[in-house]
Amino acid sequence: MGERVESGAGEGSGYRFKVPVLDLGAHGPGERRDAAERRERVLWAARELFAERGVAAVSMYEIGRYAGVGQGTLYRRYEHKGALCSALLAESAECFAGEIRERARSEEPALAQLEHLLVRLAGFNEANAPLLGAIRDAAGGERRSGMYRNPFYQWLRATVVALLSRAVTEGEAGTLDVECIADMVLAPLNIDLYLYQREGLDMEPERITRSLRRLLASGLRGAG
Amino acid sequence: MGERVESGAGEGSGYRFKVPVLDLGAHGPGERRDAAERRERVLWAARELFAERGVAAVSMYEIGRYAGVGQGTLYRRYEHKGALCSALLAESAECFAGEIRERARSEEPALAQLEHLLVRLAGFNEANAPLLGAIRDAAGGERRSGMYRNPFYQWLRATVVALLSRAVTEGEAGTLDVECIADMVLAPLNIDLYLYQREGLDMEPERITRSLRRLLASGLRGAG
DNA sequence: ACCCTATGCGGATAGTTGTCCATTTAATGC
DNA sequence: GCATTAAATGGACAACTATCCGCATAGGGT
Repeated sequence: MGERVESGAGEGSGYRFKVPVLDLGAHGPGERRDAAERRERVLWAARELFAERGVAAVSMYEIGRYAGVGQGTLYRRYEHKGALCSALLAESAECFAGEIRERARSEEPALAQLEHLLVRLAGFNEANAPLLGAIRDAAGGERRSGMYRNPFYQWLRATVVALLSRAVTEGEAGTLDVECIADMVLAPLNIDLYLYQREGLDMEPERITRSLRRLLASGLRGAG
Repeated sequence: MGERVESGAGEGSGYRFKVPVLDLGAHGPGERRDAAERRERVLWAARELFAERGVAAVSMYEIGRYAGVGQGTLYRRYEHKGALCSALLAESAECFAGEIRERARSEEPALAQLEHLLVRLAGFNEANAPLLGAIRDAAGGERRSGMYRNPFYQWLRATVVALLSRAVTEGEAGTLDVECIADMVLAPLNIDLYLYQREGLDMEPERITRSLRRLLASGLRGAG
């Protein structure tokens, strides 16, 4: 009883034992049983409190207390609030990645796939804005690059690089510095700008994705 | 003696009395004399400490103490560290804006001017990275949109909108949702991404601006 | 069953941000 | 000069993040 299971969705939250294709600190498989249990408790407490009062209004201290876990324990698992939020996002991210990867197997041209990826990414922003916002907030000062070094962005970036490269070799796109352009293709959907356009400027998601597609399709000069 | 001067560069730091074309909280002209003096002391202390130890390593508390000013006073002037940094940046920003405005008077085509603006903006990032970083860091949580609502970004955005509009009416560009696209044109040069590309990926500024120009000129499809 | 140790625990604590408010002070009108 | 008052002051304080470290314990080895 109580054996550590390496795969297969157990009871609980259901995402702990997924294959770590894209690992955001969801769990470590070599974890002591009590530690794993506490990790669950922390994630559960966070979900609970976030749902009740919104991500921004909940402090790490509260999460710890609500989970019945000391500060030390809390911070050992999740270096900061952003890391905890990344863990909570892992399931959605995994799912998003899965969908994109699925599509990658089709014969569809690379640029069409890229377009699709971006539209889906806007949807991901839309669906996970509060968590994404908190992750961004935690990535300041010493952790400036945290936002870009995290596994999700890295995967996103790598995927875009791959699609762009394919587009170039298949003659769909002109020559491009794909490494550099990949970031620029993703930049307009960074969560800060996205939220500003959505909430500050009252733009619809469709408007945002339409403009981005237009821009990427033919730049500023091209025909509208 | 001690009259409040409204224009003309006085002795001191030299930027206090510039016309507030673009006002970032550099000063208020109807300010009590002692208050103005303390404001100077705070800015001086900040410059001093930032120069000595780097922006990120200096706390508001320290700045207050170094300036010989209480917390209340400090925070009355500058709501948070980001606001203080904006004030320190005011001179450079004013100068940047002046240069761009100057150029705007020429006959040069709108898109060429936009291109120039972006190259100069990369230079601005380069020259003011630490302050810009701190400003960004302060714009989280409640203040999420602070980065975009601040006068500098608003001016930048308005300028790009104007240039794009002109490009469209003069037939240089196809039809565009200029309001939406303006943000997207600026997004690739946001300070977080810029620093990640510069420091994390070791890209040269020229590489960044070249890619951005290429992207804006003809999107992904166009010939390299 | 017992021991040993790597691992985990949690509360105390230091450092920081931002607010509050009783007190002080500059400027204005007389 | 002097009174009045709106503005400004500074330090106490509450909330939060993140680290540290002495103590507890799970789980493998014997």
